[in-house]
Amino acid sequence: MPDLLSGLNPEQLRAVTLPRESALILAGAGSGKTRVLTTRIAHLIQTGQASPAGILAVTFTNKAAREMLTRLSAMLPINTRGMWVGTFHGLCNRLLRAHHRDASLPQLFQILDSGDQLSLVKRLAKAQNLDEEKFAPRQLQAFINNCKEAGLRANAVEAGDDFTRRMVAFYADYDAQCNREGVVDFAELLLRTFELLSRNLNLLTHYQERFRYILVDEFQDTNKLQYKWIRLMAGTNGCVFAVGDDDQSIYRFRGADVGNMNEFLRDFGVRDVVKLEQNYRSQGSILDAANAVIAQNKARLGKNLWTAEGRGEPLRIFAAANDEEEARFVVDEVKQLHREGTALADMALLYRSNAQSRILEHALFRAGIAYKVYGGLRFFERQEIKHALAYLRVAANPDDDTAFSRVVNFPPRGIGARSVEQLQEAAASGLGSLARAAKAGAVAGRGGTAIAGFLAIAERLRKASESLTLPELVEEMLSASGLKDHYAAERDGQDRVENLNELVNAATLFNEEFEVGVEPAGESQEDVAPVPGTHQQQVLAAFLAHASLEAGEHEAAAGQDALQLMTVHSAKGLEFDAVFLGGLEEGLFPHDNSLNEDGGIEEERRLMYVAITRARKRLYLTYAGSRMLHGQPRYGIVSRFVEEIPAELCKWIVLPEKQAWASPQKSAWDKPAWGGRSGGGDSWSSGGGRAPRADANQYATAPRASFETSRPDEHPFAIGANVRHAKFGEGVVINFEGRGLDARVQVRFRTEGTKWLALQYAKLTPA
DNA sequence: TGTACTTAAGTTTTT
DNA sequence: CTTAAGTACA
Repeated sequence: MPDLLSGLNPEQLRAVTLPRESALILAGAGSGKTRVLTTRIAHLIQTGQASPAGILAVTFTNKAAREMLTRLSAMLPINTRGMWVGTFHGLCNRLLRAHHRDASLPQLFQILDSGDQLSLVKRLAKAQNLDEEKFAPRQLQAFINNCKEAGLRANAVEAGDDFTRRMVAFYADYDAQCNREGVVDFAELLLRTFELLSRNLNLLTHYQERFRYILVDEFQDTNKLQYKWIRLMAGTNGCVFAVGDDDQSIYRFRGADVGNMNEFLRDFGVRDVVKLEQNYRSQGSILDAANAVIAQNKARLGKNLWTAEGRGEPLRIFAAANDEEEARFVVDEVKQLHREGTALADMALLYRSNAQSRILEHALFRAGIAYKVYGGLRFFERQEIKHALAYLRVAANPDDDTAFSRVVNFPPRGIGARSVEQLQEAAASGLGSLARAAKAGAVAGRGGTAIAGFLAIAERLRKASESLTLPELVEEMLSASGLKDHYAAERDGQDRVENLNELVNAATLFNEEFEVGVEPAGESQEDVAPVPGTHQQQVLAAFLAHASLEAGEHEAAAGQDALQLMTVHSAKGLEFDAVFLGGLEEGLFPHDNSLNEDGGIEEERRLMYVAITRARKRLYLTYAGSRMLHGQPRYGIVSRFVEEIPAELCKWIVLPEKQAWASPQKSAWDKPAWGGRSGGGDSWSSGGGRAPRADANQYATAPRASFETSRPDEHPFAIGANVRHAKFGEGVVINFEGRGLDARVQVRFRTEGTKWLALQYAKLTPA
């Protein structure tokens, strides 16, 4: 039997072999967190302290769950199939399916993803004639989710004013509607499970006795409800092994509460806090940079990463004139590294927001570099796929109004807004769902005939769902619904048709795995009461749940060596030899929207910390003087996070053709990069006539001090700088010309319009 | 009702 | 720049 414990450092060993009591593991980035977690599980099983069935392990992403299972089966000769390892949402789904009756849910309940939820909210708001100005659907959606994540039903929410009262009332209506339709949103999965267990003592005791060991990954990302959920599951006798890193808490926007770490220490009487501070991933300079940045945060539990490795290379910093140049630079460096032997898959391009990927993709495509984008438009979120899934959902559950209204007239079959309105009225006045209203003949005339046509399709699919295998059903749906024909006839519909075919493949794959029992959604043996619905219908329900919960972490084409593109958020937990972090501009990273929230900057800084610590050997930080946003150039200054990195860790990169004018006297930024703004043309960004660049390794480098004076952001009133004028108030610099005493800046004031001001006379102060 | 056109608005991050 | 929503017409 392999020795699980060999090779662990003393802290890791201590964590893995802790006695049966609750513990908190503060695991820094790259400190072997996943290894500790999986080894702990393996150790518990190997020493007979726990059986595989007695372990509950919770992660935040499906990827992390899979990773854990893979590593476990490599460590132990056990079948991991029956183990409860998954995301909060996945595990809750499993519990609710198994006990749907106790949870007052139909066995084939559907899961709404964020988009589905939003359209339901919109539909309801419209039906109630809510003023969209005052009650924006997104705001209502956020309100509902926040309430649920705090564990509050509508009747438990305290409303101090009329506005809130109205939202609470809407929340109640929303929940009622979900119940009528038999659908469940993400937050509901958790809340419903929590209520199920807290109301059903038998069930609770059953699971508490079963799961004697609970392990939680990324504990800093748990929200209030998830924490309550863990506490409930653990009971008084449970043993919770929580692993987390407060410095990597980056999901506050969706309710994550780092405070849970302190509550955990208190509530569980934790005596053992183990700090894992030795980093096995990054070389010295990278780690020093990360430490320096995160040290600026005040609210920390305190932890300092160190490495036994050498310093390695300095961080490379590149200031591009614009986003295109930034992309070109990145592509050239990637090429060079690739030539030198780094696999594409060992390199990553990270960015703050998904919108930044487009221009990178464009440059990569032109350069013929294989790349893979994670996140962004996910497979299961594409329009055509959502339509297809909606047909399947109608087949699984005719009362699913969201699905019904999505496809009742798609492809167009002559059912207009008026008819749908009539259906909604009929449904609201007692008939229940849209489908029931339709069957009852709520719409007469032409619309009624068309609706009958749709009902026929729905009924045909429902019948088919009883007997056909999943892929067969999908095929049948694609033709019966007319979706395939519709997109095939569309001008640019080829991609969509291909995606629909891809859906058949996905169904085939899912079906095979389900039959083998890999997919944990269909719980086995003791936990499942005999349920209605044929086997095929259960496969369908599992597939639909899968589509919602796993929005398509599409695996890269197998074996393909491809450059990795993703947001910093989705990079958490991953590591690469070389990392390019782009868009390091104020307003983008840290993002503007974070500035107003309290604690926002610290959260952004943690995000920066996560980004830096993804790199093993080489880290590039780039930013652009101007960037296209909403079709308009937007001028940026370097992110404060770059400034927080000690200069001696950095090497500034200057393109060869720029050396001539990158001197302290004459600024590279005096080039009319934004001159086109007032003139109307944009000759610069087209980049025509630019000489081919030398190889990446021939870049000249400038010591930071001398280069700094030539950066626009060193100018006190550089493009993009926020300024205050005694008379005109606050504004932003959008252009400037001249130098020294002659310098004039153009400022767009918040209230006074745009003005040219001579620096010598105008009383401008940085704001 | 459906299509074609114009206009407005939007993008932080995700289970 | 892209998408959603709004308007005019067949």
